[in-house]
Amino acid sequence: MSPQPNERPGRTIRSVQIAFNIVDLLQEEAGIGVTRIADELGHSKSTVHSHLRTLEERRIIVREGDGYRLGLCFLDVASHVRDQIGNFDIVQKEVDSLAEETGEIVQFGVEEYGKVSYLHKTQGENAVETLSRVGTQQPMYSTSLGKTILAYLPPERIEEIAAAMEYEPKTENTITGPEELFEELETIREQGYGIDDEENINGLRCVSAPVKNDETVLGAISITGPSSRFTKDRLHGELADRVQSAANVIELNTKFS
Amino acid sequence: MSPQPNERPGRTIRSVQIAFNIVDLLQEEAGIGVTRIADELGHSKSTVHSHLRTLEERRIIVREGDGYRLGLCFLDVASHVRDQIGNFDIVQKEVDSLAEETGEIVQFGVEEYGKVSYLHKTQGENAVETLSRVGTQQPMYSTSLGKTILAYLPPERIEEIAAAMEYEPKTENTITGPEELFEELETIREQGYGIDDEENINGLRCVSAPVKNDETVLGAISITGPSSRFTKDRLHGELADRVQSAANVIELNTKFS
DNA sequence: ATAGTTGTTCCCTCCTGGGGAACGTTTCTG
DNA sequence: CAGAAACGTTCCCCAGGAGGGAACAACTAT
Repeated sequence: MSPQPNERPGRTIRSVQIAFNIVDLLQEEAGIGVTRIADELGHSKSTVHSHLRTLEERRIIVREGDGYRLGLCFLDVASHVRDQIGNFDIVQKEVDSLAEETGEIVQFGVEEYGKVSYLHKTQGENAVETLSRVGTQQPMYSTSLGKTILAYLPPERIEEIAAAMEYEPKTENTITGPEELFEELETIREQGYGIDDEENINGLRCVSAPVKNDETVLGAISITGPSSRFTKDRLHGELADRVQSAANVIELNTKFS
Repeated sequence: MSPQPNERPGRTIRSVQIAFNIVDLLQEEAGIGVTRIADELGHSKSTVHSHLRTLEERRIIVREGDGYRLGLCFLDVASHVRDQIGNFDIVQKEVDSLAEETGEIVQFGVEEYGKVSYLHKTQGENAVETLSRVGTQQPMYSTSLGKTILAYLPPERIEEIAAAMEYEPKTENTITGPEELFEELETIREQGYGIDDEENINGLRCVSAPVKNDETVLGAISITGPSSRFTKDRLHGELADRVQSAANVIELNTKFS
């Protein structure tokens, strides 16, 4: 828990914190029971017990064997969340078809709390395996998705996010400071797409295009692949075109919803 | 809130309940604020306020415009949940390929709290549109997925679920009572697959096959389509074969995990 | 300008939720 | 097989935390 600068004070409710600590714990490690949870969180067994009862009654968790796991209701919540962001069906369709056409990894991401979250991901036929998966968060400065979204956010929001940013060099190409970042954002705005030249993971390059609704960015769509197949020419040419037109299709379809 | 017979007493924590009521509400209707939530749940604004603070600090909800929506962390939770159930990648791959082969709707479901929850769904090329979506719950007696899973659960669990069942006729073919249900389960066990002959939705038929791990059912996979294309012959022949072999593939791949 | 709306903050009070310990039950283990 | 260890469950107590009311501040709209 690093001290977040952007957290407002105000009162916070302890039992709710505990409840979500339990959920978090069960997310990481399913099948554990009262004692284990109590130890892990530093609470008494009785406390944990009544929390588990509450969560179980709500069907947020499920007893399985001896231990608990998170309930399937989260799948439902997740699909609602996706729909709240935008028209997820369209996004999914477009991402899938771009993945099929190109055979590579195609992702759609949005900004939240100064990070990029992947809403959808599809691995094409020849796609390299990567660890990122739906729901994961990545920094904005080291990914093409992140930089591209950032480039089109309102200036004050860019400032806000940039101010809270901690630059951690992931590779030797990673952007390491604000000046470099702002320059990059300018470039992205000029060319209409962003690239990641092995800035997040060695050997991988990406191109992304923003998906806007009127003047606000909803998110961005990207193609990722190995540098061997993703030459700079191809990145800036064919591939940039493809993500941009995919982004366009999504934009057109979300306009009327 | 109908009185659930299977809920054990034990102490339950009020503030946690409230917190999840808020989450539920935001799931149904995003973008509402303090006052609205307070009205809806019958709490004071100050109470709701501190809850929102807590949830926001945890990044479970996000302020957007004036109002809140659920955070993207739920996507992450959902993907963890899916992985906890079984090897989701395999399931997804198999469902997708079966959907592509047949062009119809293919789904994978598991049992939880006496209902079927859909873990994954893919619409093939010619698939009819249905409303069911991932995370949704359906009764077990009126769906082929439900009946098939039920058939292979341990006898005591079958009893338990059957005892709590309330038969609501969805169409004129819906199973309406335990005798009929148990007969059907026996048939399913004999033939190794289950069908739904317009029992849940008029005009739709399904076939499902169980996915087992040793002797325990993990879930079931099903194909759904319009009765016009899904003749009884095809259901019991070609289509039954296809779901069964898909189920087999999943079984073989999950054996070693 | 003003009335109505929203979100926020302050307090007070009661009751709720957390902790300790004791109790049943199951699982090791020697 | 008996004793011990570990687990989940229950009971009770009491402090402090959570919910509510009301006042305040910031907007919006008329």
